[in-house]
Amino acid sequence: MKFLDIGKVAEHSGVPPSTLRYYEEIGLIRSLWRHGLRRQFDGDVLLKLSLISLGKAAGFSLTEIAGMFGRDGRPDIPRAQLHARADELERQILDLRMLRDALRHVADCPASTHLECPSFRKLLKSTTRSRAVDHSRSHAATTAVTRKRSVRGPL
Amino acid sequence: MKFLDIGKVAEHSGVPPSTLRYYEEIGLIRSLWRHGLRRQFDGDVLLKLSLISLGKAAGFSLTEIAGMFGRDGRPDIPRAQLHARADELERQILDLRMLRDALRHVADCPASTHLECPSFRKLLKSTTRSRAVDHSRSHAATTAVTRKRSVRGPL
DNA sequence: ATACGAATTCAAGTCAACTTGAGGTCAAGC
DNA sequence: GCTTGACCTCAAGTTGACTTGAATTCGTAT
Repeated sequence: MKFLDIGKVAEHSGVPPSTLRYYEEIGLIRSLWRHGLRRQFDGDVLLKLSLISLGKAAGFSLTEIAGMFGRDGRPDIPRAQLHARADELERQILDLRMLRDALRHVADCPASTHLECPSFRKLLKSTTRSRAVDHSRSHAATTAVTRKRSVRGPL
Repeated sequence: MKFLDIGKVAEHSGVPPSTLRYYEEIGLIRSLWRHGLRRQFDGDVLLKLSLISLGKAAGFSLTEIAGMFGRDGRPDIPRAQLHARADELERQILDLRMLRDALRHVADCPASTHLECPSFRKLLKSTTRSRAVDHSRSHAATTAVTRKRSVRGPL
């Protein structure tokens, strides 16, 4: 009864069966056994899917998320690494906040075109500066957020 | 007058030539004319690339960004759209914060039973709630714009 | 016993945003 | 006038995260 087959997992998590199979295929989740052909999942998988969803929303790739779990399936990373990741997130949060504020300012700016708005120019300059000359392929820290939008906006 | 060929644009903007050609192909930027085979760009393009970079950082797709320029090629961003994006950023910030907290919790929690730890569950639950139902898979409507090679963007 | 529906596999397709590579062109410098 | 090197085109490949479809196999309810 505590064992769910894929349809139930999909129903409760909102993650479609195809995706669940895919996740299992890449080792992100796993089923306990088969009942006939059917995968039987432990209820725990729902929690794990929440965690995965969270990670995705935060801009991590599935590979990165997978790296946050040990082979036993439980979150298992050296504490220092976890904290480092958290620090990294903190930096991203700051960046996003700046961007958010800038967008709002531009949205409310009375200048007729954005190019004439001084703060828009300033914003352009700062964003240009902040990610200029990045031929050092600087990695997850800067790309995680930009990489993929977690939810398609209505625009 | 400064007319740049693609190498110079790449050098000043940090955007590789292949990408610049791609952007031109999809109508996101444009060159003024050819000198022999070579594209000649107006210096303006650098500003535009900053704008594009900004848009990307804010999570807009290239198609969306292209839609932000009027027929004259000048930025014309609907303010409501900017606010909407700022709202989305705000949500993303919340997600990041929760992930950060989750990571810190995992780092500091002495038990190896994170998935059963009440406060961890609570964290997860709150994140799950925040971005609950996502069956907004309206894909056909949004893709109607740019198909294959028929790209003739709004420039 | 049979039908039904829910699940299965596996290959292939999709989408965005590029990159890569092969082979060709051209203007400028020596 | 020949070489060089920056540029060109066009097709195809890449990556990540899935989805789709056809053919098939179960378990359960009638």
